Amino acid sequence: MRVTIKDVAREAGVSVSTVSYALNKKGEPIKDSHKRVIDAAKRLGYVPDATARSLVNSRTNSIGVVIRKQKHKDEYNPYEVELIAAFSSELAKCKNWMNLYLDNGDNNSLLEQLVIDAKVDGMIWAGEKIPNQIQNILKVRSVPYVIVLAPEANPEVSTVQINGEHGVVEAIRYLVSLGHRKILNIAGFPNMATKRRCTYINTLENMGICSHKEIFCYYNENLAYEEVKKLLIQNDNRPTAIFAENDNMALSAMRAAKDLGFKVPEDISIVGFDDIYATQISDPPLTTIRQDLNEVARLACEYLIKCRDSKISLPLIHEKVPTKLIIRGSTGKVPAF
Amino acid sequence: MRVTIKDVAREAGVSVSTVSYALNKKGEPIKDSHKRVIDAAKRLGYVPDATARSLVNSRTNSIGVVIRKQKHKDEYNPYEVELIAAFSSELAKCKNWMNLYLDNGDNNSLLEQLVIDAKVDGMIWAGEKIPNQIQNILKVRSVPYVIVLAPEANPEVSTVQINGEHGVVEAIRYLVSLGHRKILNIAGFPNMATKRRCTYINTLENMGICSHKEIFCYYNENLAYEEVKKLLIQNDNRPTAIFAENDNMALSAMRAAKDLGFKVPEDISIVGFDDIYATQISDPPLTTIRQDLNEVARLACEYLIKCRDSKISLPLIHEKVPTKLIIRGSTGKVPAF
DNA sequence: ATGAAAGCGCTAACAG
DNA sequence: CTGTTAGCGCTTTCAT
Repeated sequence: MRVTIKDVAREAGVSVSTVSYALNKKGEPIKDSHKRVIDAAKRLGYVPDATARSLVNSRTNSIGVVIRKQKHKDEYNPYEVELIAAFSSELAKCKNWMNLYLDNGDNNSLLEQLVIDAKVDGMIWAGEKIPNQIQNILKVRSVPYVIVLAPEANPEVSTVQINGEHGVVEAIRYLVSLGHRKILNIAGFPNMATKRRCTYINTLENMGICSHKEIFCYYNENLAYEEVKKLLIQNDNRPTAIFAENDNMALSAMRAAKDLGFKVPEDISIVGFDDIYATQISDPPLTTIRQDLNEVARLACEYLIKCRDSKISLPLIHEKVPTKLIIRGSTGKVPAF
Repeated sequence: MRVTIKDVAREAGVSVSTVSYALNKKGEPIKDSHKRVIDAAKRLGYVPDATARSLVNSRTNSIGVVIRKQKHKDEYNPYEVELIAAFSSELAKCKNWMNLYLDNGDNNSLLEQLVIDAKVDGMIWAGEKIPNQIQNILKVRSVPYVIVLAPEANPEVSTVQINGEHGVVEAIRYLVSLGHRKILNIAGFPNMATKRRCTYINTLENMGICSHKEIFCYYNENLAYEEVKKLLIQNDNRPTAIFAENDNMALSAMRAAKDLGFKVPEDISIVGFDDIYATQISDPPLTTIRQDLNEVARLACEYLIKCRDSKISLPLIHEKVPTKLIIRGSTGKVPAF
């Protein structure tokens, strides 16, 4: 039989309210009776029932997190752990549990059941579009929620997004600050990454640099290796820096450069994008740009906690988290001619 | 104000118990009153309160999962997501939430608070040793728990483990079945991996094969590349197959072989261990061996759910999950001489 | 089948 | 400071 607050009260010879009072006040147990309560609780091995507490307080100290990833797309996402870890640690900081569900979008009725059954004070939705039905449930229950890392914006709900273009600007600014003027961009797709590409071109032009060059490598490492090699073999107008749209292509570029006898960063600087683990152990470690997922998690959690703690309903938030430059060994001053 | 079962009762002109009855019976709403209840519930946007339900049913439909990873050790673990995903999907199958906490072992009192505050029907502990204090809380609350992937065995609590040696045996058996007799083992450390090494040697000897050879590459890719290259250059007694203790070394071996003009798998077969993502996109894709984390999750969850559903307390379990051979393109029949 | 009522374990008025 | 008591929202006897 489980030990309840009643048992403790009987054991300590006081009423239940005294027990509740004594156990919840963290002040010194000055009162003799309080000491008795604490003793009794320890003796009986009393552990309060979190569910009963939640019912009366109408707060659960947990936040729901559902991460929806499209099936087969982005099968291998090095960020998922990072994102999950960020939420977990952010929530634990204020003693909250994370109720996590990894959703692949193929069973909305299961998802709905789960959301109905969720004992949470707030909800975070990461990734693909959140179904309206789910939003309705959240609304009638007045569970505050925020959408995170969504592919498209939505002004009617709270969001925390990554400012994608910011990273491109950051990389270029950094390279230019090192004196580089001939910067090669290894892009992904010619059609898809329009925004990034525009940012790349605009940034360079805004800085008065026109000798930019782009190649498209479709996020394919081998292709990047070959293309960069081809490009570096030509002796005229060789770039002094390379900025790739992901780390894998950047690492291929580095390998290509090294295989041709170039030294990194003495002869050529290289910047990646993503900050995958391999960048830390490459030789030299790759300078790269990353999404600050910890910041994303922090903002989302902070908002939800605030919503819970304030009685009034808070205004929506629309945060844009800038990317972060991680300077390592693959970048240096432009070589003197 | 939130809509409760009372509101629905009033709206439908019945008592609360009728509402509860009508809403929980999934049978046909033959009775007119039931139909009225369902209508009223929909009209009012009624969503039952999961906490209140939990309190009276004393079941929460959620399972706690805490994954403890030692700080700085194994900083990059490609399995973490996989493990988390396995738990999430396994639990969702039976409509349970996962309450997840990623613990780095540096704040046991926070952990304790969380466990006290956990509204769960069972608990899974993955990784490093579970503190006694935590076990005590679980016990007095009679929350069933199982330890998963622990470094050491523990006969007094339920466990689900990976059978490590099994993978070694599996790899060798497979290579031998393809006709290979000269199998090189790329081991990690000479001292640490005693168990695996013994298994390797014993397995070969048990099969009557004595021409085994081992090199130690300390899980270092570059070293593996150089060592394998050195070894393959010698023309006499060259191995026809290589078995590496992790995928990274296996991939290095493959690169070394290819760089020397060998064809994989025509001239030489290669098997890895771990099934990291890179094995799928290498050329050829790497045959490898992996832990079956889905099975681990399945067994642990199944047990806990069973514990909850059966009133009597179940006997402990001690499962050993065999590894799984993933046959891809890097292995083939031994070349004819 | 339905309603009245008890109670899950806890907190927080309220009165003393 | 302490005890009494009324709920939190729901399920579930137990009569009717």
